[in-house]
Amino acid sequence: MLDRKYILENLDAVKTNCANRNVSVDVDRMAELENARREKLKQVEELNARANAESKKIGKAADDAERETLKENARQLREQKNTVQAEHDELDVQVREIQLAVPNMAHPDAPIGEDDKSNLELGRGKHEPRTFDFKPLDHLELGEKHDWIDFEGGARTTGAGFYFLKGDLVLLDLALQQFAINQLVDRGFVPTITPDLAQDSILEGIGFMPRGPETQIYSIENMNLSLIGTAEITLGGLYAGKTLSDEELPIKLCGISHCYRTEAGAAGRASRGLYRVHQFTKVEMFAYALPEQSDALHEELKQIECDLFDAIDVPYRVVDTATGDLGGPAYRKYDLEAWMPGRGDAGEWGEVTSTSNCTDYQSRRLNIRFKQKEKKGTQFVHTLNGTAFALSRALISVLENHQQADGSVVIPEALRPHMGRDVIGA
RNA sequence: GGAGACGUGGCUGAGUGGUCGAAAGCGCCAGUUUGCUAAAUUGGUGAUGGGGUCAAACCCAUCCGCAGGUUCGAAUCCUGUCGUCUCCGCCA
Repeated sequence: MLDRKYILENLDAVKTNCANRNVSVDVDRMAELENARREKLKQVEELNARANAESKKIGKAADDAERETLKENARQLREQKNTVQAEHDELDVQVREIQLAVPNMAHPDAPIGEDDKSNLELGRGKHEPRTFDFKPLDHLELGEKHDWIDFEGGARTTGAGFYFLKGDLVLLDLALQQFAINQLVDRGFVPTITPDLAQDSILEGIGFMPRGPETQIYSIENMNLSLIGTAEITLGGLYAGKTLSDEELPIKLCGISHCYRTEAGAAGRASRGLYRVHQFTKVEMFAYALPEQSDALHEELKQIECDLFDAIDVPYRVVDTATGDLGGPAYRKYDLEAWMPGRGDAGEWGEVTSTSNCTDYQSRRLNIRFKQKEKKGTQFVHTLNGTAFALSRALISVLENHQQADGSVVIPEALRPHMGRDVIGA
């Protein structure tokens, strides 16, 4: 969320930003309510100060009569305070409701546009899409051919959109995880295995809506816990409420977790096989940074994503996400879209990673601050996240790009040490 | 799951209804002393919001896990909740 004071002081910029992001929020109404709330707060503090002053005198009262008078005064002042306090609290709730809906400001260089059609291609990977001298299969056909992916079994045990991975594809899945983690550890990330459940307040702080008709999140009945949609949630919640020291920043973490998504409203969207599923595994990067570090760190996360997909010989393009497609928390977002030869009629780009600089939008909600050694006071840290490998989609990209005419799949060299074989499905 | 103990500032740890935002120690910062280092010594040292100031000083409110309650007044009493530890049970 944005700072209330910032919103009031930059009303026009905030309104323009909301328009660019395709978010309709009544910012004027919020400003009005917030000003009213501040007035009430002043009154509350004033009344409380007077009541405190009366209360303090009671201990030193000369006699019982004076004591009783003072008590009565204090009691009345507290009652008045409580009345105004209630009015204040009501306003506060209303302000917060609107405030939560206001998206983060966007990076000045982020392409402005309504939706993903305005996304800007920034570049391509090391590898160009391959020309096949046979009709390439999609990953689902490959999976069925070798009994690697079982959606029927997933539906039987769990429901539509769930699946079993089996056989050599599991080895490939684990190899991708191992490879990514090794790369990230080499680059100073602390490997982490996170809980797959998180408290609703943490989900909200990161920018998800855990409950409600439109939610993407599975929640646990009778508890304030939900299944996480990404390790960004748990890695970002890790330091909720903490004040870090500037010397320990940036903190770079990479987390492995399962990710659960209801995909409510996604019915009908082109999504065959593993592309859009209710559960997948992900290796996620997450960083806490000083404000002056976050832009460079964001570039670094993007570069790591490029390096990872270059290393597994998958063609991709890098996209600078348009304002209307940024979502609430991101200040800027880059996506990698891998070439998926089995997608559509003749192959299509499909999103495989996403990295966002959320500046202080999440940390303000989660109250994660840092303190500079020589200075008084604290500031909110910047948070960033990025996908290393979302295994479901990474598997699609490897299977479809490295398939052979006989249906076997050549394992990219970088993964071979982690798998002990060069080819699967031969 | 059962029984008990405990949650206080960066850390250790006092504090059971009234100048307590909180003793003391450690740490940290500044000064003094000092060939250097170490030691000693003096002072300072929480956060958030608001007011105030050129900037400070200063003033007000809130914060002793969290949320409520009692009271003129709560770190202190009560209820709930979360967490930690110990013992038992169960288990991978």
